[in-house]
Amino acid sequence: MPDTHAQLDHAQLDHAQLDHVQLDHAQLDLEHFLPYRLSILSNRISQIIASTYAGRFGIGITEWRVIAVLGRHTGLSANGLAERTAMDKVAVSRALARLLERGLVQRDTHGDDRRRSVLELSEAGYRIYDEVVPLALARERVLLAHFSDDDKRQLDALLEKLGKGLGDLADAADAA
Amino acid sequence: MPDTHAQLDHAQLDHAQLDHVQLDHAQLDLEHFLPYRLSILSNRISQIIASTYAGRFGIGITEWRVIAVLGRHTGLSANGLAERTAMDKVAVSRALARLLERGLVQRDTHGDDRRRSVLELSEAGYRIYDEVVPLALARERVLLAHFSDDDKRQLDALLEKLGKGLGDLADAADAA
DNA sequence: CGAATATAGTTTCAGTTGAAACCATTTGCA
DNA sequence: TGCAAATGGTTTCAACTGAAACTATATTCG
Repeated sequence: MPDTHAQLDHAQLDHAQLDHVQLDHAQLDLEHFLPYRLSILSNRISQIIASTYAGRFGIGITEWRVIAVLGRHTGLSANGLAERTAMDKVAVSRALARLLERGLVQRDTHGDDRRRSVLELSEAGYRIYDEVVPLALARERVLLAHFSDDDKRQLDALLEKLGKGLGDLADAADAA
Repeated sequence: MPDTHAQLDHAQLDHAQLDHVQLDHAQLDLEHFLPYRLSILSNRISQIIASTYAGRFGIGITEWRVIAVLGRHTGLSANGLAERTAMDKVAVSRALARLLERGLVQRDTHGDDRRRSVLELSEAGYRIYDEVVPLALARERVLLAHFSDDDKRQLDALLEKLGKGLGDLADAADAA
């Protein structure tokens, strides 16, 4: 099987001032290393999307995630939020503190279990949600503007597959 | 054209306890929102890859990136590193400080321009590089274990295309 | 030439983050 | 019942981060 690494993206060697290869050492080109590529791409995208609501609405990525999830799944607990936002509970707790202070989220205590909170967007929270969602979707549409339906299906499938690989990876890492 | 958003990944609705849809509000499912999916995926992968060298070698992601690039392109300046690692110059400066202190990197001053540094891995630096690179590549291989050559080509092409879309996105964001 | 501007890189400061400790409540079970 | 362990959530502390200020050198151009 050909080297997986070498397969990915030889395209952007264009600008490389030909560095002499160090034959006596291991070899890895960061620009062709999938985890690195993904990281750069994803961070840049998040960055730009975040700028959509950061300035105008004064909310950061974590707050936005909480709002987005609460707009869709109302009545969740902080823990439920943590699961659905892929944030840890500390981050959720802090995002909630900010949102509560600004009156964008309403918190009640669960009747049967008084440790648990029951969270809901306030009127003001929904107003932001209803404004940000179309903007976010519009940005996603721009990002995918040149994607055919087939491209989108492929992308979906490949990301799904990467998710699977991630599971294997986690196992491999645990083992080591 | 069908909604781009709805197209991506309906697969993981499996576990959803059917929340009642809020018909009077905007709608976005974070789990199907590409920027979010990418971010989660990428962060988890980075996390795991980082654990490969964090514990064993006591280096973080930023240091690793610097080592990786210096192992390949020797004699770069700090600025050159910043470009090739997609880190800002502050982050590079700090990573270098740690690496210099640990004797993993050697720094000289450029003859013609004494502001500029000329950076190189030390012997010890190369030893780490030579140990980490195969590990990192092995992890990448696990991640892509179930990918056919065709899958890999597709992934490469799609990431490339996303990069293009990112350009559009940046323009759109600037305009707004 | 020499003052203004630009560039390479570091430091400072304030805000953010995650891990671990912590408090309150609930659950499991002897 | 009542005590140990588990769970939901917050706080603390130390490390990390980015923006802006800063130092030192180099370049531009009147």
